[in-house]
Amino acid sequence: MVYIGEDTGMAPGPSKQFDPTEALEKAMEIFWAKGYAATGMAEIQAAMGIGRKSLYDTFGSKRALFISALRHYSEAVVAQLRQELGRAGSPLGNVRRTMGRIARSSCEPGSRGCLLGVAMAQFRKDDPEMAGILRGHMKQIEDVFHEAFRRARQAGELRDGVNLRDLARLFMSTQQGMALIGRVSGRKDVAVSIVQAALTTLRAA
Amino acid sequence: MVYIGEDTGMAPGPSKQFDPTEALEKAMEIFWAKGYAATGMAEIQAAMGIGRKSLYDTFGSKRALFISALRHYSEAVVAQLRQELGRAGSPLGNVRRTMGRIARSSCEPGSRGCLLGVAMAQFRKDDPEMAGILRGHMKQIEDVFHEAFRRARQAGELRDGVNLRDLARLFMSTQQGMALIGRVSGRKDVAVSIVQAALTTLRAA
DNA sequence: CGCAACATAGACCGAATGGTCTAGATCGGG
DNA sequence: CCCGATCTAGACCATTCGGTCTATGTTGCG
Repeated sequence: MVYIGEDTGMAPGPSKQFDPTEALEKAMEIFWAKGYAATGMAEIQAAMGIGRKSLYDTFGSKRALFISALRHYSEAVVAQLRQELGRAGSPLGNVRRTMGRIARSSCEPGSRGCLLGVAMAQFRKDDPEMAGILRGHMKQIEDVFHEAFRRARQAGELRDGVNLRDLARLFMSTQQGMALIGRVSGRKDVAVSIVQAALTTLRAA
Repeated sequence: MVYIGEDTGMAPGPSKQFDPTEALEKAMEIFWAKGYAATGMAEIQAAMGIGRKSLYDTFGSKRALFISALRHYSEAVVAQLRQELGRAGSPLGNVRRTMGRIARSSCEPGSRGCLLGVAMAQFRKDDPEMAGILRGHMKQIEDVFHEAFRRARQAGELRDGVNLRDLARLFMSTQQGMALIGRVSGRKDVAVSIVQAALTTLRAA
């Protein structure tokens, strides 16, 4: 067993003998592929390679672990999106490139879609805590798109009449739809079609 | 073993003492709300109000029951979509009205989204049978939209340059995305935004 | 009637669930 | 060097899972 002493900056107590972040990512990947209810803690424990007690001491419960995985996932996705959409050059060019990347990855053979979408399909408003968490994550994605469109307008790439909030929400929804479809379909032409059509909302500068 | 929905071609025979279609719809509603793995057969049995043996004799297994529910759902959705989009008058008007209806229903308090989307989030390509079934259902929805856009072009409501297949796929994806988001968000403005932006792809201009 | 097919309630099964707990090895710091 | 904390391995718990089966009641028809 390899002990990775990751310095989290805080570490008031003795450092753990395994890396909680690595363990969380293992859990995230399984939830991502199979969903919440279909995933067993035994399977997660095996993938983490740690003891049962350590698992529960560190993450609390299955539900708490899932919520942690969700946040970890969301942070990574939002960070990547922000980075891609924030590059120098044409803001709309960034949007086009990012949507192309999402379309491409959505229909890869082992594609698992988007964990947020997977989660939305297993919880509902009648679970207010989970619904709130998911709404928050979706809003972040929407906001990153919105920021990109704001820059696009400033750069003169979008007409004044275009509603930037509407656009951001369409692209957020489209990303979710594509990711979902990609879980069961590897057809690249479908994903390309969707992006192609969505991008026509950006023409007529 | 004869599952409901199979036409054996034989005489009706002794009628069952419960309505298999009603029972199937009960199961469908629970799967729809909670997903596949999170739903227990005991719960389904209770909702159906029939005996355990009748349940298994009629539907075979949990998985077979889910597939039957999926087909039943898809047939209903496709039929409604075809009816709405096939009305007399402006084809694009029909599309706009239908998308508005979907947006409205997607953010109702008890909204469960779309069962096909819920299913896509719990199965993947590594389950080829289920993936194939879901791809087939999605294709039907896409085709109904495509047919509507074909009529719209014939009516001169769409330019010749517009790719009708791309449009159909975007609308199919948008419907999935909205339904998914509506499970956890009741915000009408978000749904309206998404539809509003998607509809701008139809500007004749 | 009497038979066959259908229905029901519910006992029962092995396996798996999420979660707890003990035992013992291993570690770092005072 | 020993204490306390943390680790792993795995026994253990009550519950639930999907699915089968028995026993019994009901129904329609020849």
